Amino acid sequence: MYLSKFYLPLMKETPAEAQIASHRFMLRAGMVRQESAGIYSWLPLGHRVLKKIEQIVREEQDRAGAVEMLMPTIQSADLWKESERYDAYGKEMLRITDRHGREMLYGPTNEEMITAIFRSGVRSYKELPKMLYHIQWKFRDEVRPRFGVMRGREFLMKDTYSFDLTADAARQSYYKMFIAYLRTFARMGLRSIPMKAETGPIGGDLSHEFIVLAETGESEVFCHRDLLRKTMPPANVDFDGNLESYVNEHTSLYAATEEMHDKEAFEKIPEEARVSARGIEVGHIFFFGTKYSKAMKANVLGAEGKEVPVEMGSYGIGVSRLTGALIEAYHDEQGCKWPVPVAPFHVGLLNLKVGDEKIDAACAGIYRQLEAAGVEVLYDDTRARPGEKFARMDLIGLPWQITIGPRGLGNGLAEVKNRHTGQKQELPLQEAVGFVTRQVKDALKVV
RNA sequence: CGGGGCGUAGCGCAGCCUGGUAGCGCAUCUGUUUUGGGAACAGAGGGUCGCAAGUUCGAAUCUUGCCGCCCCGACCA
Repeated sequence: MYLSKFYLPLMKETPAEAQIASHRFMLRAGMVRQESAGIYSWLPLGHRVLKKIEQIVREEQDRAGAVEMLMPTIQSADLWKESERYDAYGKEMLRITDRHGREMLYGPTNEEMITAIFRSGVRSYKELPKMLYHIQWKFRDEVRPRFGVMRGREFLMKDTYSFDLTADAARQSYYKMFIAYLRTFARMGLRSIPMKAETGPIGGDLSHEFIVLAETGESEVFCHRDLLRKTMPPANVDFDGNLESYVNEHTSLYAATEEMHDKEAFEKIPEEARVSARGIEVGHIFFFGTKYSKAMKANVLGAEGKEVPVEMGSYGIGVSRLTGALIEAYHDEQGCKWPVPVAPFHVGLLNLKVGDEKIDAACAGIYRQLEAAGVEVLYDDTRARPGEKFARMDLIGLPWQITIGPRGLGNGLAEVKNRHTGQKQELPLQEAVGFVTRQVKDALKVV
């Protein structure tokens, strides 16, 4: 992509309302634009990140055996009356009346709808288990939206719903998602820690929040240091095999959010291993049994010929929130520092003297080669001054920068900068292309 | 939903107390000189001062109502 053709409205100054790094940089780097409280337009740069995150989430859901579908944003109130949540939900639900006076709502979640979909299509236990997911915009009319996309009113969520015959079988579905989540966040460069969460009316141990540590996190969290060093389940996990060991690996040490914190248990950890920090919740998985299937009569015929309500679980990932969480985890004073798998572009190519025949030609050549190799390049072909080009590349935070200017090109050299480490090196043009291509490909490898 | 604050050019702000021609920095446009870390000089454009009503000869400024946004708290993915 040529920067001259892209739409990238940058801000030199920080808008007054942006309090935390991710909010500040998303506005300054032209990723989003606020339309009203907690509602954002996703400008091209932000949109690219959102799509990258979404795609990683999708791939790991598919790997775990979940099946993608799409439910509408607008729902009929009737469904919610069936589950008796219509009155219970309160003002967070945005209620709408259509031209015929029918009560509608902008979905804050989809348990009711998926339950209705499931019950209309499944009659027998032989069709179980099933896992369905969708990635869709939701709306919760938060009293106080804040922190940019980290806590908006409109937000993009991935929601998976599992259907099993027994609570035991549901445990396997839960484990599948548990592992998919560890992998999903790890692929984005995030170290997520599953923490025990409140289980609601069902009880049991099947409820975890996936937390990413960050100074600006919303909640206080406590965990054992070693959880930060656990290895991830590999891509070839047999999701239909025994998953317990993977789950145990990540749940045997102490980890809890403020609400579930057990001071005594925490203090049994050796002092130097205690981590007390702030965290961002990026995922939440839980088993809720027959809560909706009973209320909405989502039954299947069991082996004995008797109707039983299905056992359900739901598993969410805050896709739009992750964009913010990633910046909270990866930034410095100058701007964002995207991990390659979620970067809006892999490489920024800086032409320091547009109009100079040799430099233009060198840049065009590098651009073509990188693109041909499947590396995504944002080519700064504008006539801006070098200082400005450096500053804005740092702000938008592409992981690699290749700079071509009169100084280096005279000796046939390009400057390659790693945005994460700040390290710069001068390489002959061809080597620079090869080096960066290898680095990018390496970082994109799924293990 | 309780408490506090703010709406003046695209962004950041001053002016309001004490009513009288709407300002500054950045950004934008033109020209010249610059050219490896957000350039310099000269010039130019851009504002129903959130909306409405009121007080007044006269309102960005005073009064009332409304709307929007932000911060702290409670709540939440």
